[in-house]
Amino acid sequence: MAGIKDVAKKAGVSVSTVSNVINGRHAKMGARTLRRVQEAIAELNYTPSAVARQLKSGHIKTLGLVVPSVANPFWGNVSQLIEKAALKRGYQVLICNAERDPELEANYMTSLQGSLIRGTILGSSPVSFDHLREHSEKGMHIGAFDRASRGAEGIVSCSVSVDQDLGARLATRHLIGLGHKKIAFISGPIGTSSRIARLEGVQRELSKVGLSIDEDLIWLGPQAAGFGDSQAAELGRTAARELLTRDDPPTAIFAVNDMYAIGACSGARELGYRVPDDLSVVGFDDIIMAKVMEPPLTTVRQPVEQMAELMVARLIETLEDEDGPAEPHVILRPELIVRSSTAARKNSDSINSGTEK
Amino acid sequence: MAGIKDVAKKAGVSVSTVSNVINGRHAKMGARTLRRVQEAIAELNYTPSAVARQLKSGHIKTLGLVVPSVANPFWGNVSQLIEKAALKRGYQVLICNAERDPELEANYMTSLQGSLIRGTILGSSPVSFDHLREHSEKGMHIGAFDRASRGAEGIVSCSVSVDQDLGARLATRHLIGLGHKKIAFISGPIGTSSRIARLEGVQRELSKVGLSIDEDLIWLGPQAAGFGDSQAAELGRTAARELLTRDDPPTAIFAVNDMYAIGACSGARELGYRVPDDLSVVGFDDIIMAKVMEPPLTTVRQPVEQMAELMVARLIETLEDEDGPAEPHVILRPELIVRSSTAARKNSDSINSGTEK
DNA sequence: GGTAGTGTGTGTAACGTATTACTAACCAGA
DNA sequence: TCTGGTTAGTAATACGTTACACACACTACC
Repeated sequence: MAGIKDVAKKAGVSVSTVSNVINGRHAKMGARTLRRVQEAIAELNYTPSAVARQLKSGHIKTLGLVVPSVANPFWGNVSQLIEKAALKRGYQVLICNAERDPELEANYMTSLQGSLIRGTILGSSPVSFDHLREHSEKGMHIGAFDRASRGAEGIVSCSVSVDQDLGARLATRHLIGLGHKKIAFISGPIGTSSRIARLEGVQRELSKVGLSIDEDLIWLGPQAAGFGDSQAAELGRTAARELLTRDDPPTAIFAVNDMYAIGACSGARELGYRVPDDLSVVGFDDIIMAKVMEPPLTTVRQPVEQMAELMVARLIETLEDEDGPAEPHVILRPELIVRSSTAARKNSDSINSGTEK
Repeated sequence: MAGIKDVAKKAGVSVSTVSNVINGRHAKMGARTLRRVQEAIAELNYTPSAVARQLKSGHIKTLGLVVPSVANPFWGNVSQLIEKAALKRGYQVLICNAERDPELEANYMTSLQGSLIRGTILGSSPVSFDHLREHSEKGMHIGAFDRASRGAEGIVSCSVSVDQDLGARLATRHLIGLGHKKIAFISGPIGTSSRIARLEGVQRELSKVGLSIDEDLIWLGPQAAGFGDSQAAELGRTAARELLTRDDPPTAIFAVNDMYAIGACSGARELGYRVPDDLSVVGFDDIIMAKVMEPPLTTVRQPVEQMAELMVARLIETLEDEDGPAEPHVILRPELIVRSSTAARKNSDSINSGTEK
């Protein structure tokens, strides 16, 4: 690979001159010199080394992005939106799949920090941020996506999230309004702040009308860790099968996200249940698939485009501005999108005796 | 940030000694010295600068990965599998969303090359690789994923792909066997090698039984570029609506990938068509969603785990071994997965007069 | 003729690490 | 005492770039 010195030698000038050309500082440069340098660059097929530049300048216009898994369409979509928003501001994005594993997360963070990256968006949101305190103290600015900052003060610089609690309450209220009383909540291991908030929202809304959620109806999957988001649909299917083969099955399921909801629909159908006639299902996120599946899914929409924009803007502000963003923590309103996977509860007797096997 | 020099000073040794400790060369080192260095590292919270290392060593254990879009579940899944395979071999992966745009692709490649990356897996597969010739000549090794090497000799170092033609033929044969004669092919802009191969496969198989595909039944979407993979489902839906409202609609649709197929099912349902009773739909890829949707999708499975493994292994071999992999180009067999989105053709009269509006 | 100003470039010290060649100390054997 | 070999650690250099101070040749002006 040709370096700046080779170019300088070929053009018969000093390296500084070449550097000036590369960086567009040729205002007061002889036309002949400029041309000779440009020719040498073209001839040698020279590309400046980004690495050397970084080493010299001490920082780099790149943001880290840690997500549970791009194999999950929600996070795949978010990743793309974040990348687009960052690119627009001259930043690149480094995507890391952390599989909701705190150790992997910390490893990635170390590696990002070694690359001189000073800002990272954290899409996965474990309850505790303790494993990231060290990095935060070393100067890594962390932006939390999809989780409020509560519980991570001093570690998280900014955050953008939907009001998880409100979202869950909207969904629950909708189901209650349709006459459902036995509402199940399904999720994978509940180790993230957003999931906890969603569950609490359900409980809060139910208790407002004098109902409460039976412990049995909170399905959290195999407690064993290591379940990435690729299995979400599969877990949702299992959840539905387990819940619906019980003696007194729920008439509605609120899933922690759309992938679980899709899986739940599938599991229910396998048992002969029709959605929404025999079982109502509500998801969360409103991924593209939700609109297109059969039946179209009732779900809680997160305004992801807007969230991605805000997140990137906030994080870049904390990096570039002396005193950071004026309002570092923003919480947006989710929106309930009613489609066809929910319906009024049928007479429960007919379900119990009719459809069940 | 503490540097190696700070550590050396604190421990009272030279920088080289610290370097030796970091890189595990402390076999013949005094126990006391070793301990002092380790303590200093811990106390200063020192992390070696990856950038400086790269600059010094001249290369880096990172692979580039250029995909059309991680928002497409197929590519999201592939990205994750490739990352896992690379990590296992001590390599990291840099994911880039190129949106099937040759210019963006070339830009990313330049940026990767500036980062000293010497190997990139190309998931998007435009027909022509000319825009990458320059990078290949500068020493970037390119591995083509999901497309054969034909037409890219001298630019692509290795490739892993499914036999696209065979996959399309399996799907077509299946539909023919069910009595379908009017089979539509739907896809976005047909600017990639894999898509062309799939279309050709359909045509070849049809002509084997004396049928041929009507030009009108090849639906390629709006020719305008810029359609990323996030719109795939939406395009599939539009395709179905357009095809099925014609005078003499097809009885089966073969979609270029599962997202289009899912969209097509949705579009068909909106018009009152039942899948598979009134319309058979076949996809390609076998993404997770295919099994779980309603009806479960008949599709052509790509063995993505195996492909990711092979791709990473091949590319690393070309980087590390003098003479590269023994067999750089591998083509795997796809498999037809028959589920419930395909069925025998009904009497065509009943369709024409009965269901259509 | 001296000073200042302007237009063009050059020389060199960093950035944080890895590597090479080197030194100093010690020991064993003749 | 000398040679040779091992061990433990050091000093110096290079990696490719950028930023800053400086050099040189003109012109202009008092």
